[in-house]
Amino acid sequence: MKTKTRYVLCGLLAQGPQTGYQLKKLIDERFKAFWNESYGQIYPELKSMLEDEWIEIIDKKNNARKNTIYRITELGYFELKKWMEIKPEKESVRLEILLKTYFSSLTSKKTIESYLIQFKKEHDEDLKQLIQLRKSLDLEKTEQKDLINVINFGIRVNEAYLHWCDENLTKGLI
Amino acid sequence: MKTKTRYVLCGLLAQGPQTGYQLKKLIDERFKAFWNESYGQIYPELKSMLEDEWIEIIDKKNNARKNTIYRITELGYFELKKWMEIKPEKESVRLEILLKTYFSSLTSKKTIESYLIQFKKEHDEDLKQLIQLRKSLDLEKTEQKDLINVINFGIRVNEAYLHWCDENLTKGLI
DNA sequence: GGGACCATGTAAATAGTTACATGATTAA
DNA sequence: TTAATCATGTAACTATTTACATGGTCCC
Repeated sequence: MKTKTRYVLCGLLAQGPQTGYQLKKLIDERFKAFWNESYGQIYPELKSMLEDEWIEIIDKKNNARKNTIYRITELGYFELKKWMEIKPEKESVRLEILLKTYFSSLTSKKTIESYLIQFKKEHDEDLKQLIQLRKSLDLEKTEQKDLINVINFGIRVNEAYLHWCDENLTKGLI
Repeated sequence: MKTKTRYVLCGLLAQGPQTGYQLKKLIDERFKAFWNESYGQIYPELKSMLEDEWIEIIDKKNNARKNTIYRITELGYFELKKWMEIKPEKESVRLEILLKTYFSSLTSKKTIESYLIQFKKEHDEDLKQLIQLRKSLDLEKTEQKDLINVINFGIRVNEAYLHWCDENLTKGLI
């Protein structure tokens, strides 16, 4: 088995050709609540996938931009499906804000409060974007069922974050 | 700034001396919903913290076990407090199950269902443990306020996971 | 005697972040 | 013209996992 990054990219390319930049955007928009990738992973991984012939380049000459559009190959598709049969590994999660909340006695109330407000702001934004994204989809189309599904996950998780923040900020005020 | 792992260990040691093994257990019990560390990080990090004199060893001779109990030093405490003033970095989250849910059309319904059932089982267990832990605490004691706080976070997040699973498993049945 | 858990550690491989570097296009 | 966004990539560093290795203790 290769890196998770490879399968994410592969899976997205299985839905249609994309540039590295577009792949990053898709991951941020759709998967933000449960996955993240940086360019420092994406570009080298695409290069390596190309070498292994999991993907190939479609050169769009009509486009003046320096963009490399990738398409999944038969092999890539085969490997992706193989990966789908392996049961998911234990998730990894790291929320530093929670650590600092736990150790809050080592600083001032005001400091922790400012962290919480920031955290809340970010996830408020994430939640809004997910709701917006869901709204833009045609709920009837079965092809979008899986996307709606993971959006719903993101909505639930962000809501949980926000409720926890509210509980905390209200209760914690001096 | 050093690794996050270092500050987690440091923060826990600020609450009292512990062995590496105990630290791992504390992280698993209390922080499971938002943090994880492996022995492969913990032991080398403790060694490095010792070299930097952020912690020191208390040799418990009365205990026949081969255990090394660490205590935080003044320097460690100072560095920990310094870290508390730095605003938390963006969280990182990776839930492979969500990826596979999104790419579910590449496998059978039964396969995805089995992954979801497994995921649900694990988080059902996590939720139960957190509720149990909260029950065992004295809600009146203000020292435990921060612990209750992060437990509440874990409960909310796990509940969100479970609700999403239920929604999915009910809806998704053939 | 055996299973569960306590307890520690390393080496090798892999994964992932961050900073740096570059430059085009689009729209106000 | 300038800011935002599109677009790609590398090098150095740092972090992390996994497998391996070992042995003690507690309790039934």
